[in-house]
Amino acid sequence: MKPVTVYDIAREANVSVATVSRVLNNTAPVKASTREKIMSLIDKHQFQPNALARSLIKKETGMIGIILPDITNPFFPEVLAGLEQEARNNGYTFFLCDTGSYNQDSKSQYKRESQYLRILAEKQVDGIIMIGGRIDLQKSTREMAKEVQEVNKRLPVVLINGNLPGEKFHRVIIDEARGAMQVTDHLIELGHTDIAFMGGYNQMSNTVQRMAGFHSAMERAGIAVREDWVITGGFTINAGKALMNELLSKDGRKPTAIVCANDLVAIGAIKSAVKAGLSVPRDLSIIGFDDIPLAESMIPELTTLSLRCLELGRTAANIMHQLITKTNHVSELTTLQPKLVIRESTAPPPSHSM
Amino acid sequence: MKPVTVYDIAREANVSVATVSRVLNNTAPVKASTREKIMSLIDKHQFQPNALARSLIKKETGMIGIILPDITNPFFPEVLAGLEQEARNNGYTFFLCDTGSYNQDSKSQYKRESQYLRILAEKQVDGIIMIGGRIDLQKSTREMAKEVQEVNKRLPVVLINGNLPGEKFHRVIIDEARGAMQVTDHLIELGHTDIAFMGGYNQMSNTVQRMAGFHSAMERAGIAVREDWVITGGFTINAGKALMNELLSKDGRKPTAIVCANDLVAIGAIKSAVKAGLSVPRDLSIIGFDDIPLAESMIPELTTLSLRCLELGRTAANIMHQLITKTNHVSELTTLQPKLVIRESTAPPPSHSM
DNA sequence: ATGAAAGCGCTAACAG
DNA sequence: CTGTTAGCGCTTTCAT
Repeated sequence: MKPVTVYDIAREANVSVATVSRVLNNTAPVKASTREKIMSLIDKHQFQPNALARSLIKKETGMIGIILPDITNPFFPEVLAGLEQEARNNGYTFFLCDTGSYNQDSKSQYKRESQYLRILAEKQVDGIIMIGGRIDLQKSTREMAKEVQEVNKRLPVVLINGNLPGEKFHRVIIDEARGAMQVTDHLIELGHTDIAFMGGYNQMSNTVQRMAGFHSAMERAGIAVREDWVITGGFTINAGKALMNELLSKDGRKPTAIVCANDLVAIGAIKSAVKAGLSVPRDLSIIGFDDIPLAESMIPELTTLSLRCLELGRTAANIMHQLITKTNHVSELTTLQPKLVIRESTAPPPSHSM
Repeated sequence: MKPVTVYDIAREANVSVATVSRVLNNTAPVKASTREKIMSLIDKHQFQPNALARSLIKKETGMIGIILPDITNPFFPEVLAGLEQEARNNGYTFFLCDTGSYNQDSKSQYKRESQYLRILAEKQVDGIIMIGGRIDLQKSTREMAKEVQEVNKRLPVVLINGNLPGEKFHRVIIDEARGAMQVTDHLIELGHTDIAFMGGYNQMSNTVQRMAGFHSAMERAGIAVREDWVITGGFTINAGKALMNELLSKDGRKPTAIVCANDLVAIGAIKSAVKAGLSVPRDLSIIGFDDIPLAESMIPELTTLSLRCLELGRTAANIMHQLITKTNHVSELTTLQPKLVIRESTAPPPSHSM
C-alpha cells in the first residue's frame, strides 16, 4: 500500500501542495475552512509527512549522533538519560552508536568509531556527541584526531569527558584530577597512609588524570607513593577482581586503602577482597569513581566520587542545542565539579585508634 | 562552506552524475580510469553522499528505532548490545528512544511512546523494536494497541518480551512463567516452604506471568501460597528495599526464601535484609530474575534466572532483518528458554539440617 | 489566502 | 561504458 503524500491530500482537498505544507508547518495563514478540511483529510488518511524529504530541503534532521564505547557500562546509560531528558524538549532524537569495546581489540573499536563518524555525517545528523573511545586516549594518532576535526568542520561535535589534540573542540568535562584528589584526601583524613591506586589504562587520559590527582594529594600530604601499588588493567568488574588478587598476592605490607579508577573496578576489588577473607571497610577501605546507581546498593555501600553523569549529559545536550541553533556564543570548555559521596566502604585503617 | 555534491564531483571529473553514482554504489561497470579519477576526487573533496537524498528514493534508511522505558535499567543496555552486535553487520544503525519511565507517571510515558512511534515513522525507519512500556501491560487500552497496529501496517514492528492485543505482532520472548517455575523449584528443592514473591506491578504482564509460574510451582509441590507474602511495587532497587522492609515489619512467621521480580529488586531486598541483621543466604534465600551483569558481582553473588538478554537482542535483530528484507517467512513468535544460574544467594532454610 | 514551479541531492530507467 | 532525464516528497520563493 502506497504511502500517502502531500499530493494526495492536496488533490482530495482541492488545494495545492503548498497549502497543505502551510497547514503542516503553520508557516503562513490559511483560511480556517480549508485548514479544517486539510486537517480532517490528514487524520482520515493517517498521513505522516516524510521527514527525509523535509530534512533534505531544510538541512536539519533533528537527529543527534552519540558515539560511545560500551552501553553496558552503567556510566553511559546514565549520561544518555541526561542527554535524552534535555534534548527531548528541543525535539531531538538520538542515534546510538556503540562501538562495542567490550569484546573487541581497541583497533577495531577505533575503526568502528571512524565508520560511525562517516555514517552519522552521511545521515546528516545535526550534531555528534562523543564519549569515551579515542577521545580518552592519552595520545591519539594524528589520523584519529584528524577525522574528528574534519567532521567538526561540517557539523557541531561535543566531547564529553575527553579531548583530542589539534583544533579545539567543544567539550564538557568533569574535573577528574580534582576528583581524584578529593577521594585521596578523604582517605588520608581517615588516617590512611598505605594507599594504592587501581584500575584504568595507562594509555588513557582519564586514568592519567585520576592518577595525577592521586599523586598530588599524596604528595601534598607528604606520603610517598609506592609505585608497585599503582596498577592498571581495565574498567570492568573483572579487571577489579584480577587487580585486587594481584595486589593481595604481592609480598610484604599491604595497603589499607585503595583508590579505584571507577566504581566497577571498586566493586570487583571488594569482591576479591571479601573472598580473600578481608572485611571492607574494617580491614581495607575502598573508594570508587563515577557513582553509578549500583554504588549505593553494594554491601557495603560504596564511597565514591559522583561524576554527576546526568548533569554531564544534560549540559552536553544544552551545549549541542546552542551549537546547532547558533543562538549564543558557546564557550569551548565547560567544567563540572565532582562531588565526594561518603558511604560505607571507607573507614579509618585497622591499626588506627578509634 | 557548501557541502560538495555528486554534481560537483561529476563536473570536475567531466562525467555525468550517473557515473558518479555508479562508482558510489558499484551498480554498473565503470571504466577503470574514470573510476580512479572519480575516486580521487571524492577523496580530495572529502565527499560524503547525502543519505537523506539516497533514502528518499531508495525507500530504505538502514535505521531501526528502539523504544524502551528506561535505559538506566541494566536489562535494556544488555539487550541493546545484542541488537547492535547483530544488526551492525547488516548495516543498521539505531534510534534510541527512551520514554523515561524512571521519573514520570505512566501516562506521560505512554504519551511519549506515541510520540516516538510517530517520529520514527516519519523519519522512515526500516523497522521499530519495542521493549517494555505499553507492551508489558496486562491490559492496554484499545487506543494504545491500535497505534502500534497502525504502524505495523506500514513497517515491521518487533516486540521483545511483551505483547499487545488485537492483530498479531512479531515477537521474541523469554518464557517467563517457566522461568519463575524453575526459580521457585530451586527454592523448593533446597527445602524451603515459606516462600514469598516480591516486586513488579500487578498491572504488568511480566509480573503476572512470573507470579503465575511461582504459583504453579508452589501448587505442584503442594505448598500453599500466603497471599500477604506476595507483594508488588516496582522493578527498582529502591522498590526492593521498601518491599523487604514491608515484609520484615509484618507480624508472625517470616519467609525463608524470596522470589524477586527482577535482579534490581533482589539487590534492594538483600540490602534491606542485611541492614535488618539477617544473613543472606543463611537466614534468608533470595533469588533474582534477569541476570544482569551486576548479579554476579553482588555479595553474595545473586542466584538468578538468566533471561539471556544478549541473545534476546540478537534474535530480535535477526528477525527484524528478515522482516525488512522479506527474505524468508518469519514465524510470529520466537520463544527463548531462560536458564537458572545458581550462585550464592540461595541455600537451604535455617531450620533445615545440613 | 493560495497556486505554480523550482529545487534539495541522489538513483534509476532508458538510450545510446 | 556513459549521458539524459525523470522523479523521491517536501518546502519555498514568487506571483496572483
